[in-house]
Amino acid sequence: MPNPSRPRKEKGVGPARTLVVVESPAKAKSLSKMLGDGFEVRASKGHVADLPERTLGVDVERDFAPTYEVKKEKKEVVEELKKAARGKRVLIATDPDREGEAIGWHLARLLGLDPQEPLRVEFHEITPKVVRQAVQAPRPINQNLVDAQQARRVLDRLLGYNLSPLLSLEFRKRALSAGRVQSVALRLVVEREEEIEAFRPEVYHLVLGRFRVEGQDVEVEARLQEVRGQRLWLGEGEKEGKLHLKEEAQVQALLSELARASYRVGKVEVKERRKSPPPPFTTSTLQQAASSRLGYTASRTMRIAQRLYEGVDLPEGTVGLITYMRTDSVRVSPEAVERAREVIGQVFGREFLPEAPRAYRNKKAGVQDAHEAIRPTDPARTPEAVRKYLSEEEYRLYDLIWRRFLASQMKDALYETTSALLPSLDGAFVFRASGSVLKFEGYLRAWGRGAEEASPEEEPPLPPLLEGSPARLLEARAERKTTEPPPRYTDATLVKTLEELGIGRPSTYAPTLETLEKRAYIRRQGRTLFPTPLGREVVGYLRAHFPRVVAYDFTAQMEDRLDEVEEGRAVWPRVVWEFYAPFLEELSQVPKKTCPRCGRPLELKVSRYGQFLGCTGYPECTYTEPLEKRESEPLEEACPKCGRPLVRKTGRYGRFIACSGYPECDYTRDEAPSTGILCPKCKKGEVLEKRSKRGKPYYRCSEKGCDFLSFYPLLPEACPKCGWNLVQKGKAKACSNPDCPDYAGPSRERKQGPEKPRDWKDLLAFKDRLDSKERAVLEKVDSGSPLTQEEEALFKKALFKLRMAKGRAQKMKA
DNA sequence: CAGTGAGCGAGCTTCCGCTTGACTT
Repeated sequence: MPNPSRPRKEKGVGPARTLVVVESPAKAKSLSKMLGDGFEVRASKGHVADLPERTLGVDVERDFAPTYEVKKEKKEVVEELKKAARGKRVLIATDPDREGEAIGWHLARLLGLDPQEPLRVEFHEITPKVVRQAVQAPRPINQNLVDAQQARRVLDRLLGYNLSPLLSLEFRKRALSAGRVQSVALRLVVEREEEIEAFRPEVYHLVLGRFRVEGQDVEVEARLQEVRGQRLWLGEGEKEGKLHLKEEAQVQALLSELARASYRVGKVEVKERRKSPPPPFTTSTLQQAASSRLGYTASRTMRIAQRLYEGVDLPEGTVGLITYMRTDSVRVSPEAVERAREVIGQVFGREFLPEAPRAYRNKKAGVQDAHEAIRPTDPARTPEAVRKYLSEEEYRLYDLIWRRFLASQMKDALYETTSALLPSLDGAFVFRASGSVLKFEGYLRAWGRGAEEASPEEEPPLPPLLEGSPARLLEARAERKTTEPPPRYTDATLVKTLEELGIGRPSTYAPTLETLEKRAYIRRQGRTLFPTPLGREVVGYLRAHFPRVVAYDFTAQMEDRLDEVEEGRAVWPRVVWEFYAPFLEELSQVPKKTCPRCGRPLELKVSRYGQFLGCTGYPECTYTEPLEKRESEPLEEACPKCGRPLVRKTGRYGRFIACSGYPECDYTRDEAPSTGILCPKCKKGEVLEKRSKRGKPYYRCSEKGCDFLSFYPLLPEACPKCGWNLVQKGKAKACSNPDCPDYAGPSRERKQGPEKPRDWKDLLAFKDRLDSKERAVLEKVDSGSPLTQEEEALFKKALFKLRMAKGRAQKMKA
């Protein structure tokens, strides 16, 4: 309870006496305006402390005691916060949820404050009134929330850092990963693929009839619904007890039976159907709609939304166009609703306005509700009004958000649906006709009808039919259909499923998809997500050895226990142990790769050259093998140098052909296809068509010593001026000879420009980063003596190191 | 644009969740 007897006025007292720390800089800015003098508002920019990256950072033996350190990229932020806190009262106003509480706890410790003191404030809304009230009512840090966060964090670390190296070891591939969230997301994609592969399409038939209703002079289309009391099976749902029209002959027999029967209009039903608008956007539903309506990936959507949130340059200044974009809440501030209602009245008309505002509540468990729904900060700023200040993609996303929000405060759409039964007189057959008319557009006026919510309401209208009128079947026909396998996931459907399973958070949906793609577990084709063979193998392995971790309800079970920690009914290390103990058991059951020399298990190790497999008996046993073995493919051809067979190998820069006698014989040749044209420069080799890293073709001589190079395809024709081959440069022809006036370019300077002056002297300040060999090379260059090839390479490397060091130093200064 | 390979190696890639920024080699 705030204390009203002593209202704190800090206005006009000169320098700020209170430091308020929030998470987002944009929030800091708007808060600063509201609080005015006496307050300084700064942002932590998210978490500032975390477990160390390079080590586990969890003492499993001692109640999972975590080791925290200031995050590398947050050192500066923390230093500045410390400085700003000096001599001030500090209020911690991080987001009002589990993670926010933990951020606040870390901040308090780092700023030397006692978390038991009243220093924590909560804003559920950023309006002057609410904010000023909140500032008056600080409370201590809620340790239960912090502990729940610690349990979550530690468990994720234990799973991720144990599983990931195991995968690398098993699949002999570097930088593989697994985790509570990503592995279940991957499992969904993989198992959908398995369902599709296992799917056997089934044939079924629809039967349609065109009727003439006597006395009314109308025709209607109807679908056969029932045969002798038995419903038709139409590719979906329970098959039991239904008539499955599978065989062609069966259908033909039925059609002729139908033709012989007489019909009448049976029961006619007119119903009104209402459709309510969808709630305003959360992160997940925004990503879904942007994916299905605009074709944007989850990441792209978030990138654009971030820009709209941070602010766009309008004539009146920089304005944040939308509220915070990482939220799981559909709650909206009453002020915004009021504003939306005004705008709806003006833009769409008063008839679209419900009498009372619509209220949205979060029904699902686990919603943390720290932010509002995603909405325009000011609905009066129509997409058209701001269009010319936005990029095309910004405009389209803002338009989507604006429409969704206004729609959420508009009236229901109203349909009138009519259906009529058309039974045969003997009751053996029942057809059904239906139609639907949109009577009132309602919210659809703003939101429209996307492909994703194509509804059965959309049917041509049915003429008014009188019950009892005789009807004549003019024509009956069958349509052959087959059942379809379930569709592969898209960003939209995968994010939706993850959210339904309670897996991941608004800030992680997009990054999770990116991780799966980066690890080559999945790939995209258009909007569709496919698992790769690697992704399928990884899921297979995890399912076999760690079924609990990749269970679809693992996160939900964890969250249930975290809730108890938050309520003070469970202690966090115990909760971690509950999940960790069975995981350890599974871990111990995994078959190990063993050392061929001593039989002890192999493990994943890392050197400065990268990851490799090594014996756990090191240093007694020094057995190692490389992680990723490169295959070489034998060829029929013999080496022209020594006669041994040639092989195709893969190097750092792609495939090439080499002698199997390496290293005794060092013959190599490019694999590139020949154009069949003799090299105009050396007249010995043939011109090869090679490809750059970006896949652009270029042309080079097959002879090792020849430096002939062309960026355009060679023609058989000779240049009349110099005799070299001409090249096709677009539509024109030019010469392949750099010394010929008709040379095709690029410019000669680029090919053999003067050597760049080596102005590296200013880098010498960082000489201490180099080893003695590298320093020696620098001196040699300085003395002007020529370098061997080896030294040249060393020199380049040294310069690179120096530049990096300089860059780092400058960054530190800034 | 070029080069590339095997072998060496004994440390610095991995998790989820919260936020925003970013020297060209």
